[in-house]
This record gives sequence, C-alpha cells and structure tokens, in this order.
Amino acid sequence: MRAAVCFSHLQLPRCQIHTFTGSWWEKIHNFSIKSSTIYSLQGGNNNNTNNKRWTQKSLSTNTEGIGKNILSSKRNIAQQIPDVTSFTHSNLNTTRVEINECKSIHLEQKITENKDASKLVTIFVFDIETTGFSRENERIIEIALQDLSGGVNSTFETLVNPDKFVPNQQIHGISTYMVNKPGVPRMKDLIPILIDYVKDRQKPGGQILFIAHNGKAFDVPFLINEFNRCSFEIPLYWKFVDTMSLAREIMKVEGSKLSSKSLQALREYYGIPVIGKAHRAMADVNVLALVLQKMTRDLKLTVPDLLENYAFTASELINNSKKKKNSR
DNA sequence: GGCCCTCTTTAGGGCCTT
Repeated sequence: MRAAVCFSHLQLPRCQIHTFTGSWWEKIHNFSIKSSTIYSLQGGNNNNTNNKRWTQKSLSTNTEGIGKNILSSKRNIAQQIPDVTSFTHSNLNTTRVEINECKSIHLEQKITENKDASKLVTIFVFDIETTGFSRENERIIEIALQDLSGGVNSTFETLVNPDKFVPNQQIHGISTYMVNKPGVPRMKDLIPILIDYVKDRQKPGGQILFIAHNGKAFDVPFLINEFNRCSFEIPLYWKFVDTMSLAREIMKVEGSKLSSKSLQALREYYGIPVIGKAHRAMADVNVLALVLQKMTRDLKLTVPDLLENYAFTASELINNSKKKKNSR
C-alpha cells in the first residue's frame, strides 16, 4: 500500500506551484478590498473624541504593495496610505460621525475577519479518476489532493484498486494491470488514511474546503458513494466548492471570451500551459489550482466569499438530491 | 446526475465530469 500512496516532499515542480499558491489567497484578498474606503481614527487621546481626526483612506489604486501593507497590519493603514481627504471631528454632525464609525468598525472588522478566516481554512484542490461516469456501477481508481497552503506533504495522490476491469484506459492511461494488483490500496483501506491526512492538515479550529471542477455533479457524489460502500461517512466538517459555478460566473462577465466551462477551456482561456498528462488526477489538480487562482481574481472572491456563497456539505448534497427525487 | 438556458416552469436539450 505504501508504494502506491504518495505524499509530496517538496519536489521542485510541485514546490514551485505551492510557493505560488501559498500566497495567492492573500493577493486575492488584497484585490477584493482595493476599491474600499476605509475610515480610521488618527491622533488625540482615545478617551477624548474631540481631539480625534477622522481620516478617509482610499485604497483604489496600486494595491500590489499597498494592499499587502494593509493586510500585514491594520495599524499601518494610516501610515501606509496617503490621505485622499481628511476632516476633523468638529466639522461633522453627529449623524455623519456615527455613520463613519459604523463604516470604520464594519470594514475593519470585515478585513480582520476575512484575514483570520482565510488563515483558518485549509483548502484542498482535488480530483478523481474513475472507471466511468456511473457512481453506482463504477469505481475510483485514482485520487489526488493539493493543499493550497503548500509546504511539506501538501499533496496526496494514490492509485486505487477498484477490483474490476478498467474499461476507459484511453481516457486517463490507467490500465487494469496498474491498479488491480497487490500494493495498490482499496478504497476501504484508503479512506481512513485520507481522513487522517486531511485532519493532519487542518488548522486548530479551522475549516476544511475541498475544491473540484464539476464536483457537485461528479466528484463529490462519487466520493459519497464510495464512502458509503465502504461503511464510512464523509466528515460533517468537510465542505466543498464546485468551480463550475465560478466558470459560469466568468462566462457572464461582460466581454468574457470563455466559450466553454470545461477545465481544458478554462486552462486555455487563462493561458495556463499543459501540466503533465490531462486526465491524470494530479495533473488536473495542478491545472485547477491555477485556474482557481485566476477565476477568484477575476470575480474578486475571497475565501469567506467561497465559504458563504459557494460551499456545500455532503449531507446538503444528499438532502437536495433526495428532495428532487421526491418531487419528481 | 446536477446545473443552466430557453423556443421554459405541467420540459427538454446541452454541457461537464471519467
């Protein structure tokens, strides 16, 4: 089994990707707030509001450096950003001050929350290869995960013994001989290892987010079926995001030339070179990690945005499926 | 199978995943 399960050890090509992905959420986060207006208090004693000066900080330009400074320390906001406008407390009526105070609290809280939330979420891009499309009749034959935080052991990939003939070798290049042999783990043996691996990567008190392309319709239901077949349940705290939803949003953007929502079309759209053999799990994971970066940048999405607006759990998927079946 | 779009919603076709 050990021969087949592979954890990364900072091999050069992967390391390059991880270095890139390790910091890109922060860049996305910076981008998302760059057009915000931030109000902060400057000067005076904190107990004497009459001496305080309300300063409006516009972050609308050149965020590459500025945004990083903002995120690195809220206290640095006033020092790093040139004033656009400033006015004293005494020039404002009470209502205006209250509104500004609310804005200040809200925006600074949001920045802090986004930053903290991003740090607490372990994001895995993942992909599976299977013997076919039917989750009932087909089996997983390869799984790959990439923890976007990077670092040692940030990738996990393994072939899986399906105990059946592989009829679609022409798609992924995985033959019956490659997987139906000793040393290749079966799903029931692999699941506990996978759960432990994910748990090990989880930050204290943090969340787990899996991201897959067409995951809602294919990867996640397939995983659910395989877990059930092996008498396991997908942990309740695992959340999933389907990048197909993001691709649809990209297509709606005015002027978008994206004509298809397939992973290959997205790769070409963003000018990402082919990385390894398409339809091998880790190769597709590497591509999706880069595509995800581009899409979230274009849609100005933060990690909290993904969790709030796009994430779903396995149980939610199961319940929705049941409701739809009952309504037919 | 789920989702979206439309010549739709009491439906059907196409895309996407292997």
